[in-house]
Amino acid sequence: MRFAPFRLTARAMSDRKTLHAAFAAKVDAVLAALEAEGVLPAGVSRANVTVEPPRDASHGDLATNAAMVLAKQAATNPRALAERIVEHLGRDAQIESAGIAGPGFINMRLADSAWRREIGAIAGLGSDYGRSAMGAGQRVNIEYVSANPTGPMHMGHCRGAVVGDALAALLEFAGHEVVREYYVNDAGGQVDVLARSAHLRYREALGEDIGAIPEGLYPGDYLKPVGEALAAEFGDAHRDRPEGDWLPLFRERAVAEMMALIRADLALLGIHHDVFASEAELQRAGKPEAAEAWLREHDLVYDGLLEAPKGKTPEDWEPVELPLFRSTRFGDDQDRPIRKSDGSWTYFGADLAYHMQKAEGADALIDIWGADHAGTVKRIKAAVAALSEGAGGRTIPFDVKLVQMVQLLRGGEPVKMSKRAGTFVTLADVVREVGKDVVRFTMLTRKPEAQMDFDFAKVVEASKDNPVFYVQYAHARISSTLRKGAAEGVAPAPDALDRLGGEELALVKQAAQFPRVVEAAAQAREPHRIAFFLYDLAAAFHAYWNLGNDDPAKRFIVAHDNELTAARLFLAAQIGQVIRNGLALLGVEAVEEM
RNA sequence: GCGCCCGUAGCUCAGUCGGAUAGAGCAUCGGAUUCCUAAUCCGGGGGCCACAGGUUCGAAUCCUGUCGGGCGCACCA
Repeated sequence: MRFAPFRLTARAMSDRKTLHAAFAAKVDAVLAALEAEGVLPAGVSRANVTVEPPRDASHGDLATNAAMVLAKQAATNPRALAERIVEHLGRDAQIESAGIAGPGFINMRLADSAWRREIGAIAGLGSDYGRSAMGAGQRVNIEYVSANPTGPMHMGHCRGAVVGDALAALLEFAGHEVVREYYVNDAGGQVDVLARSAHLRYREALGEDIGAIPEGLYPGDYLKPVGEALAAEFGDAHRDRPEGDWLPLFRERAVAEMMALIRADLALLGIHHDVFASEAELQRAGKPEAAEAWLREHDLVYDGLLEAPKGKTPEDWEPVELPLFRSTRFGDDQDRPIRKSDGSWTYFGADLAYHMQKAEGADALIDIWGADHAGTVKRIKAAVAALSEGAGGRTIPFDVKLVQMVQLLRGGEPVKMSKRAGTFVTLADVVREVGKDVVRFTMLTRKPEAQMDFDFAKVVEASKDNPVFYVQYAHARISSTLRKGAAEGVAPAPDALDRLGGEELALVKQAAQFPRVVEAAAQAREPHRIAFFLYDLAAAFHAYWNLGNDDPAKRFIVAHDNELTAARLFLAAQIGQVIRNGLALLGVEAVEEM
């Protein structure tokens, strides 16, 4: 069952009461009362009733569509039903006013005391403010990055890495048990090429003049240290031996070195996986065979002729008989081979087994892939659907998030990259140039399925067009204000929160959205919503701050009024707390000063 | 040819399960600094939500088609 935050479900009611959930509960209680009075028919479905902030803040703090949704079932018109609901809501001391608007919306304005209480709630929960129990008991496996272990990370991998990592943190914060996983493709032809490239560098390290790197081998300098390490360890023992003698060994060593490189690159971004799953190990353990046997048993794999790709048949097309997975049964365009004609596993065959393995230890799976793999989504979804079907009806929710390409620009001009010449832009270069926080935040300021430009000239601009500085600046200002307050001998204190008025409470209203933004973002699996929330919160903070420019009485630190200063500093501290909590989900540092 | 993603202000993008007068930043024009950081704020102008149908109390949002951009389409990974 998918969980919809702030719908009036039993689930939402049982959650810890955030301010919004508490008021959703009040509305539900009113509807229950009306049902008892006979105004609403017994057992009416309230599933479509929402309680949420209206888009236009001038309408109030919360709005519900209850009257519009339920009018038909109550055999009345929306406005008449709304009047009955408003009548009940008006009796609640926490609701200052409730009114009917438009086609039957009910707008509520909450009492100031409710918002003041929320400031205390933030303080009480601290770094747990916004944490949700929504995913309690749910084990989610999220696989991201999974770059081939044939070289350092380049910018093409970056977006998926950041999105995956932020999503993992988000789901964890929303109560899920999260496993961060990296699938190491150390069994295909590419790692053989890597091993040969390493062998060449090994001969070079032994003093041989290897000349230009031949076509088909990896030319990058990053393999030189690998060759040197191999030379240091083995001397010339493997120099003149036939390939078959050294290939497995060199492959293993080179892959290990590449993974060390990749882990170091990921660490630069603050990314750490829990599990590195090796395709080679998976195969040694016989997992693909087991998957194949199971699938054959259920008539989901058969030996058949591989069809030509849809719409275009290559000149040299020859039909071959291969073990095929019936992915068409689950919506794919054609059945897909799990073994090659030499009997070895296709990428898909091994990947299928890998997903089976992941599904054993998780209630839900998420893959983050680059958009260039879009063509293979259907088959892997088909595979997981098949496993679900066979797993005794336990369906395994499975999302493949496609992350679109990032175009690198410098001052509006595309950055030229050539893999063959080895001139791709590495992730490490970019992080070194613009910093981790800029890379991470920028990658999260667009929904992942939209294409994106990354312009070096723009993202390092500390002033304009750059949300990360904007948000960090808000936090830095808060920190500096608290420092200044301390220097003047005033500590933040909640004793006189009743002296905070509408302008301060507007800030609280913004911050109080955080718990529901977390749940909505987690449910939609869209970490970018956190970034946009932080931007809005920072904007509200900066706006409030600038009131003090015109009117010194509106500054956080008010001369000769320690009571008010303490209350405002307390507010500032809690806004800072919410910003920190949000930035933590994005993996961006909340700086104390800039 | 087929599949997937995208199309919202001059530019880059948000837009909650279908909800009220579609929002922000940049750019542009006009303002604010003896002040806790102006790396900020306030205001003006700027929209056939690609186009055409459909679904309904209501559509940027859902459905169908068209156009435009991107990605992919063999036993590669």
